[in-house]
Amino acid sequence: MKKRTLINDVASHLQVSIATVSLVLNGKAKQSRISDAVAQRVLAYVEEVGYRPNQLAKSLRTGKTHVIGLVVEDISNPFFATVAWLIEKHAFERGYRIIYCSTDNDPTKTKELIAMFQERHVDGFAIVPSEGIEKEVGAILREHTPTVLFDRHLPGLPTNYVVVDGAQGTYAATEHLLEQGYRRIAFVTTDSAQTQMEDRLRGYTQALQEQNLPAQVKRVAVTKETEKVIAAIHDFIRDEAECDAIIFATNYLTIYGLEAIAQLGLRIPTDLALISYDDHDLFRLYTPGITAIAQPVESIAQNVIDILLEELQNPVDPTVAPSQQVLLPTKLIVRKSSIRQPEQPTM
Amino acid sequence: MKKRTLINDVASHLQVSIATVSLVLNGKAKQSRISDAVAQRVLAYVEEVGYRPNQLAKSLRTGKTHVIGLVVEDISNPFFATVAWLIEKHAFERGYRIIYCSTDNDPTKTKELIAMFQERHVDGFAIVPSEGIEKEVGAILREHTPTVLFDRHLPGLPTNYVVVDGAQGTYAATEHLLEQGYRRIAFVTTDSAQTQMEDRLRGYTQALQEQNLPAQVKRVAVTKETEKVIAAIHDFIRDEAECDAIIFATNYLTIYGLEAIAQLGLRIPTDLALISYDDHDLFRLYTPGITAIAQPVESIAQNVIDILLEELQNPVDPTVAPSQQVLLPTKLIVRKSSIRQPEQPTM
DNA sequence: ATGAAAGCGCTAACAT
DNA sequence: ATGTTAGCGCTTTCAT
Repeated sequence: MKKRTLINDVASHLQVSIATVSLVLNGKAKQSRISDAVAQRVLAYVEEVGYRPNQLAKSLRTGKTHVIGLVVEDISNPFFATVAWLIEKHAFERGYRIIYCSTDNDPTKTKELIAMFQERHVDGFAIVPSEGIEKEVGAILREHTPTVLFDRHLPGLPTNYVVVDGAQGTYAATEHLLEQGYRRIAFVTTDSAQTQMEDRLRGYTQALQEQNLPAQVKRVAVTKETEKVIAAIHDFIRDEAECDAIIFATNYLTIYGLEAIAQLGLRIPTDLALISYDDHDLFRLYTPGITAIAQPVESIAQNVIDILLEELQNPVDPTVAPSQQVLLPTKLIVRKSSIRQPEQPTM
Repeated sequence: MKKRTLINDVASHLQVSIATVSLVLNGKAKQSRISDAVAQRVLAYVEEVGYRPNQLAKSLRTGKTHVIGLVVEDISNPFFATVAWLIEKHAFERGYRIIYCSTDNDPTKTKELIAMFQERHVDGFAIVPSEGIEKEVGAILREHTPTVLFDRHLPGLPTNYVVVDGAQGTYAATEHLLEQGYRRIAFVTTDSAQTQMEDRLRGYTQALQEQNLPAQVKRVAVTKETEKVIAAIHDFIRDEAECDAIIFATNYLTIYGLEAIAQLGLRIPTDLALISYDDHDLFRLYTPGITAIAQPVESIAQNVIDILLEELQNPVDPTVAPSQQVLLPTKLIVRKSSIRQPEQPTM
């Protein structure tokens, strides 16, 4: 009933050896000088009965699974969802499968996931590293498993990585606000020291410094409790911030910020201008539209998979080969939330 | 360098046979009457060197992978993302891993994914079935692979499934609108004949019928081209609909609808009241808040995994065992979009 | 109580 | 040109 066809069945039916079947199936017929006639018969019969080699056995034998482990921060965040989907698409076209998991930025969970992927014998890794996992990533590298970090990287480690020039992004956004006449620009970010967050902060402070304007930075602790994050932003805007514009360092901070601003009854951009680092469907849809620093998702995915597959297909001595590091530009998408309105009477 | 510890290394170091090590590791020490002393030494040494059995070899030998294939429509839709995450969490706690993929409602892709999961020898399936895959699902069942469908089901097949009572949901939503005084209520749904969509439509028509009010149903073709869907809804509202309220049959239809309504410059709920089947973060955040028929995601996930693990752990003769079918209630979350406003002068 | 050995299904070096 | 066969690392029966 559950009898799957085995390579043995194919071979014995065709009166050839299993080696012949295996070689034909793996495209090594020519180099093993198997006659075209036999090769054709094998292919035809395999097609006919729908024989599929057992991947488990194949992997055990070859040591290759053709699976890439994709470790992202949060697969339900549209940014990661999109990049993951694109990576999956490109990988699929080139014969690789993806298995993915979310770390929720939790180092312990990240370590478990990496261990789990190693147990599953993934051929390579694409990782959005949470903080404090240098040791685990280092261990992967030492095993020579091809690996690419993206979105952020681990400064101490000589790894491949693909990141976005966040500093340039926030610099441009700050300049845009300055051009619009905003002078008191605040920056709301997370309490994490991840490289990409520091980059984003740096672009902002630099742009202000060049104009001798003061920076106002709020670091919000990101927890699972949405309400607390919203409250923190709410209180910052109400009590601390003396500002006419805010740049949020991630799309979800912006979303929380929108909620806080709605609670405070402030109008965008009349009372407060807004720019989000990282775009989101919602920002297009929101009234007014929210200006965003968009990341090149397609390009990120393409670079990650290219580097990974190159290493997978041409294993080089990693003690010699330099790692590849890619820095991609952002694009400012200007919507109404950052455009200064003509003076309106306060009602 | 890449030398992983093998069961052989453990056995020879301890001067026992690999069988002993294997038995101890699989908790069969007692029943094989292995002395506690030996068992302890094995455990201690395994811990010390961090030996992890090769899952590939183990799976090849046992025929079990402890992996469940999760096939959803679109993992970036918050509904599916949440359910997938919950299923993953519960499965993990019980020793199972999840691999997931999105079908985009494409039957061809769905078939490929199912085939791929079978190649990976998943122990069980949780599937959100797209239309026209009765044959494939039938084949899975015939192989006795434990399977649960959810969100919708395939009417012809005697499978386990976990679905939501959409008819009750839209019925309650329609009643709510009627109570608010809306009389011309339209229903925007997709062009698909999937069971859950038909259920949702049924609740709406029934509620109207009971009041002898006419139904206005618009079936929109869902394509990847967002703009077209928005345009279709836009044109419906502008040209066809003679309505003062709309129920959208999915959360993404609502989002497209919001965009169309914004383009038309209509005010919610003054010009048009709105209810969405399936909730979304955005609906909480939007001004005004969008009333939604919320699905019990936690309960869906719990039921799916419970049924699946039960079958996985107590294999029963499927020709005898009846399949399990679960129907869960929805909950109407009333926000401003469906609350009638006091009469306002048209400016 | 413990060990030897037969596979799980496949690949690929080596024979013929 | 094609067949034989030794593993990949593990589980489990059977013999001791």
